[in-house]
Amino acid sequence: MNMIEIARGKETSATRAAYLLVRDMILTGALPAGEKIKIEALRKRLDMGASPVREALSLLTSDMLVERIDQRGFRAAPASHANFAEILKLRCALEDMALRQSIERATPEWEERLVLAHHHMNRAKESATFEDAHKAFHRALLDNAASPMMERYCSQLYDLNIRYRNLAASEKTYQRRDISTEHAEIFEAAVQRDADKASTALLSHYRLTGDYLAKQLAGLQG
Amino acid sequence: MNMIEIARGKETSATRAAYLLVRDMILTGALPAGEKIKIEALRKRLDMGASPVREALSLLTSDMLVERIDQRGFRAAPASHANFAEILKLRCALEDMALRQSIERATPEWEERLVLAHHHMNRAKESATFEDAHKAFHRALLDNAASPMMERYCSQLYDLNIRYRNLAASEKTYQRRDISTEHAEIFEAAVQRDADKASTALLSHYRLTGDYLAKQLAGLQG
DNA sequence: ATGTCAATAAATATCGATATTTTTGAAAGG
DNA sequence: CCTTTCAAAAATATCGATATTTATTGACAT
Repeated sequence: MNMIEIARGKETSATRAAYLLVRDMILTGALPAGEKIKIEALRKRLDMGASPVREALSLLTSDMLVERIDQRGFRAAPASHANFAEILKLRCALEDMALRQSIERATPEWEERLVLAHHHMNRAKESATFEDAHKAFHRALLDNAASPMMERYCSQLYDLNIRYRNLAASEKTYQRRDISTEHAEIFEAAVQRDADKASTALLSHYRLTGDYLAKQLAGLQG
Repeated sequence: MNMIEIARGKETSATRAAYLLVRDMILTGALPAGEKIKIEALRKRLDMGASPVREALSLLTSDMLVERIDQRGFRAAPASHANFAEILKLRCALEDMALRQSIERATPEWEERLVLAHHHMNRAKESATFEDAHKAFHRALLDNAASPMMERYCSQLYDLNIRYRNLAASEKTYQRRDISTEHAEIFEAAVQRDADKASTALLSHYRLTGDYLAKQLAGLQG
C-alpha cells in the first residue's frame, strides 16, 4: 500500500487527502517552488478526480503555498530571499506577541503541556519524529495565547519556514549550532514566566536559524 | 441585467465571479455570520455549477470569511466579541509595522500616491464610493512597505473589520466622531515622514473605532 | 416524556465528459 | 533574422450525473 492509499484511507475525504499530500510535496520540494502544477498530472498521480485536487489547491492558497492565476491554473509559491526575509520578520513580530500573551495567561496546565512537549522533542532527537515534536513544542509555546487567528498565522509561517529549511538542506552543509541549548533557554524562561527573557531567546533562536539558512540559500534569486 | 450577470460578464471565470459575490454577501451580512452555506442553494442563486461555487468557498477560507468542515460543507465564519478584539489587536500590530516600514522607504512617488488617495477619500465623502476610497487610502499608507505577505494580512484584516462595521451598522445608532480629522492627522504625519506620530495616530484611529463598534455589538455572543 | 434505531430525505463530495482558454509551433510576411 | 498570425495541441474551467455521507423523522421500547 503506497502513501497515497494510506492518506486516502485515513482521511475522510479525497480533498483532505489531496490537501495533505500536496502540502507535503511542496514543503519537501517534491513540487519545486515556482513550478506550474498541472491538474491532470496530479489527478492521475493521486488517483482521484479533478475536483478534489482543484479544491485542495484552492485551500493551499490560504497557506501561501500555492498561487492561483485565473484561467491559467496553479503554481507552487515561488521562493526568494525577499520572501524568506519577510517570513522571518513576520514570525518574529507575531510570535513575540503570541508568546507574551501565552505567558501572561500561564496556568499549571499549560506549564505541564510545555514540559511534555519539550521532553518529547528531546526524546525524539535524531529520530524521524523530531520534526513533528519540534513543531509541537513551538506550537505549545504559543498555544496559551488563546488567539485562534494568531495561532493560524504562526502555524502558517512555521510551515513556510520549514520549506526554506528543506530548500537549504538540499545544499551540502548541515546545521552545526547546538539547537537544543537554545530550545532549553526558551523553555526555562517560559516556565519561569519571564516573558522578556523568553521572547528574546525565541527571537534570537529564529534569527540565528534565519541567518544560517540565508547563507545556505545563496543559489536563490531575489 | 442583475448583479450576478454583471459580475459574471466582467470577471473572466465563474469561480472568480462567485468568489467576489459570496465575499460581498458575507461582508454585508447577506450571508449571516455562523450560518451554514448550502452549495445547492448558492449554485442556483448564482446560476452556475457546483464546482466553481465550492472552489470560491475554498478560496474564501484563506480570508477567514468561510469555515470548511470536512464532509459537512461550509459556513460563514462566526462573529464574536473575542474575534473582533483579536482582529483589532492583530491589525494594530501589523499595521504599525507596515506603516513604519512604508515611511522608512518613503519616496516622492509614494507621497504623491498618498496625497491623491487622501484627496479622493475626502472628495467621496457621503458618496457610495467612499468605502472604496477609504480602503484605498489605508492601503496606500501601507503600500510602500513592499512586503506582499504583510499587505495581504492587512488587507484581510481590513475586510474582516468591515464586516463587523456592517454588523454594527444594522443597529440603530450612527457614527458621530469626526473621522476625517483623524485621517488628516495620519496623513499629515505620514507625509512629514514622522513614523512615531503617524503610527500613534493610526492606532488611535483604530482603537477609537474599535471601542465604538464594540459598544454597538452588544447583541453578539462571546 | 425520553431515548434509540432504522428508514428516508437532504446535502456534500466526487467523477467523467465537455466547453473554453491558453500555449505551442510552424508558416508567412516584413 | 525577427516578428506576426493562425491552427493544432494542451490545459484549465465548468457542467451534470452519481456515489457517499450526514441529518431528519417517526415508530418503538423504556
